[in-house]
Amino acid sequence: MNQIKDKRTAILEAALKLISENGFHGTAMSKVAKEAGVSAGIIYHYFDSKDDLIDDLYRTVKRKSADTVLESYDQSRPLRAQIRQIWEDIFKYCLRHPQEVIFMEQYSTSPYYRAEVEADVSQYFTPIIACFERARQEMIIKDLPQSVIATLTLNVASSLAQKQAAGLINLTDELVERIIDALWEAIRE
Amino acid sequence: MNQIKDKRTAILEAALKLISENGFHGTAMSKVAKEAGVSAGIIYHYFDSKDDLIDDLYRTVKRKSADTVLESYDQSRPLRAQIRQIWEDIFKYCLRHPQEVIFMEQYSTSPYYRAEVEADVSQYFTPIIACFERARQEMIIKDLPQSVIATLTLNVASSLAQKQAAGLINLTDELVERIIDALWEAIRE
DNA sequence: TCATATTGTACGAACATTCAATCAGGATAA
DNA sequence: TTATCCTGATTGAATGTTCGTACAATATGA
Repeated sequence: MNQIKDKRTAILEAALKLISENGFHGTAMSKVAKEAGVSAGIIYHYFDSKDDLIDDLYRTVKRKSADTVLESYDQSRPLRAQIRQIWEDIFKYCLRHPQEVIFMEQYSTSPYYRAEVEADVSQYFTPIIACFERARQEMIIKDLPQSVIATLTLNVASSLAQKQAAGLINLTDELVERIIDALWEAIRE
Repeated sequence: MNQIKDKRTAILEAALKLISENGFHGTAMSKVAKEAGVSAGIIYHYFDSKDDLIDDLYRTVKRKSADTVLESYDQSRPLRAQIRQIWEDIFKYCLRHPQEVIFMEQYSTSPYYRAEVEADVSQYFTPIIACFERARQEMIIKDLPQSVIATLTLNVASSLAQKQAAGLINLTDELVERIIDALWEAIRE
């Protein structure tokens, strides 16, 4: 039972590493097996197909990122502090997990993308969306569509994290703070 | 001579359409040929390889997008108006050319990405970068790194355009104006 | 002894690329 | 004008490789 978990996890981790480095096309199942230290055939014991493996990986990565951000989410604080905390955690997560960021970005612009899967995983972020919705209702932030708010949070953070990973920028804690200040100015009412 | 241009262009256009719809992996050279109405072999008369074709397509698309934005760029206007005009044009371009946006996004997170190519094409946008740099020096906008400013312009616009193309949002002219207002609040000093 | 886990090989499909053969049409010579 | 030649354009089948997946065989452990 523990073996199952370990080997399955090893396969997912190997896939994440290789896909983030070489893309979907550049990542053969045989290479995933080699990286994970298992035989080629065993992958099909745990996953139906390459599509299924990638679906699972996407759900897993999204789940983990949501859990990390929600871990320090404290609904009792003032809304403005909640939003800033969410942003900080998203930035922190993206900067610490470049492989995940690159993979998620690749997934969402690839043929592996399935709206059904996206609909599922977006539910992980329900509390965050609810937080912004509350702020909107209380007229603390501008009356902009959720997707615009999401772009200014998730997409900006992941774009910057990718640039950091590529060495195009050096995102210090202080700079991240200033970016969050700027984003707050953007959405505050 | 004219034939050469036409067939080459047809191949590039076919590649753009198919790659934006099916990704790099899902786009076989034979399919590009079929879509372009030419034989499979002729592609190698105009391009060295699939890599070379994709490089060329990326440069072409970037060039076109830069030209479109720079067309209505008027250096004599006040800096704030210049920046708003640039944003408007970028949004307009992204919303009108979803295939190009999706392709560019895919390219930059794919194994086809080459820093050397990116360095080349980024020069097309020199006047735009200079505009923001001037605004920064005159302390009209915040003292943030170029890459952060770029993220808040190009990346936000292209992310939103992708969501629009996917039907997740309806970006009316009025909404785009409000987003630009918000972005301006983010970067203004 | 039986179910599950694991291996490594093998198969068929898809793919990028090559190439010998053909075509088109302009230049040249008679 | 007509015939000949030549060069680049174009074709489509062939090639060699890679890949996803299936599977028969073996190991493991309860």
